[in-house]
Amino acid sequence: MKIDTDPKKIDELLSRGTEDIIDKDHLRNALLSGKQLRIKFGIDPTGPKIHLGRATVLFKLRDFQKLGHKIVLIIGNFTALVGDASDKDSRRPVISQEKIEENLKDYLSQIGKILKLDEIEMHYNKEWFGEMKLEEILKISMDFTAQQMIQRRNFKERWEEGKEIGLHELLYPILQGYDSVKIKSDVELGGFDQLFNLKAGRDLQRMYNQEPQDVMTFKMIYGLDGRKMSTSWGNVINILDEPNDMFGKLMALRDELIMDYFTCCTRLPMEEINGYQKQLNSKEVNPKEIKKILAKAIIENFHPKEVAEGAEKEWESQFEEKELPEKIEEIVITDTEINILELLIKAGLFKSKGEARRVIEQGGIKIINNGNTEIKTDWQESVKVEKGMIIQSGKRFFKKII
RNA sequence: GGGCGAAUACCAAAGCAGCCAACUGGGCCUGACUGUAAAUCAGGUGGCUACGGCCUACGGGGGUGCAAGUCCCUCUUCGCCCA
Repeated sequence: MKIDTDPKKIDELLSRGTEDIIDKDHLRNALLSGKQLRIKFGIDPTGPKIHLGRATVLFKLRDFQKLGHKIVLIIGNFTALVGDASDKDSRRPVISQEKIEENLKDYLSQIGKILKLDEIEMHYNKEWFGEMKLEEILKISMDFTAQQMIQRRNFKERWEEGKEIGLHELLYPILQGYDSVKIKSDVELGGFDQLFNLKAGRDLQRMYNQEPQDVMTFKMIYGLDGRKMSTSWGNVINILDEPNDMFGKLMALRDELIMDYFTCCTRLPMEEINGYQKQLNSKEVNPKEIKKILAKAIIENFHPKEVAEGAEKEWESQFEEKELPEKIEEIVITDTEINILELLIKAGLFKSKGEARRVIEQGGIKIINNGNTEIKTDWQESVKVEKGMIIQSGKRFFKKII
């Protein structure tokens, strides 16, 4: 494959959404040289769902791939036994091999949305760690000191708080670094919290008389509400989310984050993005319009253009023109007349009558029938059930009776 | 191995015998205002109910007492300290 050495593209590759690059000049020259570089990316097959925050690295990998470089994926089926502490403040449970396989399959189907899988080289690091001799392990550990490891923020905090740190956990950065030696990587990418591990790779490569890899880390993007993106917070956009859902979530994004998302999660030209920034600053444009462009651009990472446009139309009709959503979940109710609380429960909108009752009292329940909308306020009332009737709870939940 | 302390709803965290379905904050839900943004404001946040109440809940089990998150015993888990 031919290597693209267009300096403009290379400079963008180096600057867009990146946090730290070591050693930047070296990497730039390497990219310009026309040599195919080996780009290492390690995954720890633990969490199956990839969200946009994790995807920023993948977009960058795609950039490398587009220039013709080789992505080398390391599946940490051995290191998973250790558990990286970079993003944790406590020990991680050990996962079974079967679970790892399962997660991996899931993982690949997701990154396949962004990367060309057939051009990727893959390794399991058990290939080399599985048969490594203790002697070798000692040898690679020698260049590191306990102090160095303890210096790491997460270890340090745990140390100071008196929380336990497994001895094996200290080995993690070294193991990750050794992967770089085995696959002779030229560049390794990782999250902003990975810097230490990535640098360990450089040290080890030197030890094995290899040229140290360059290292690239990324800006963290925040979740929809401005907090750290985390599945347990529910503020994530998963790359497998339905386009309509994704569009809606992106429209609810905090304004301050628009630019970060443009930069890190789309590949619209930077000139275009800077134009949006100006428009936002000038206050002449409703930020909503800019967000629509953003939402479409992000969806196009994963779906054809028409799908993204469809999602936009759907959103506009539902939320700007207050039309009903195109797809409403349908339910069957056999009663002809039924107490409203029972109806709401049968429709699956609420788990308990008390909850349903509260929302009714607060004016959150609407019944739409033949174009007439009625807000229900009396929870003792009975309703005549008619086909085609739509029940709306709050702003977002709809059910249609058939 | 020895000593000490903690465990409360989705999370954090009050309560230390009756006024406790349990303060407060976050989250979440509803409404107002909006750009389904943020911020703000108001309300809500165990279940059932004939709307009078009833039932289930404060790590598990047992006890004292008219009455127990609240006291006692025991078990489990977690944390701290000493060896």
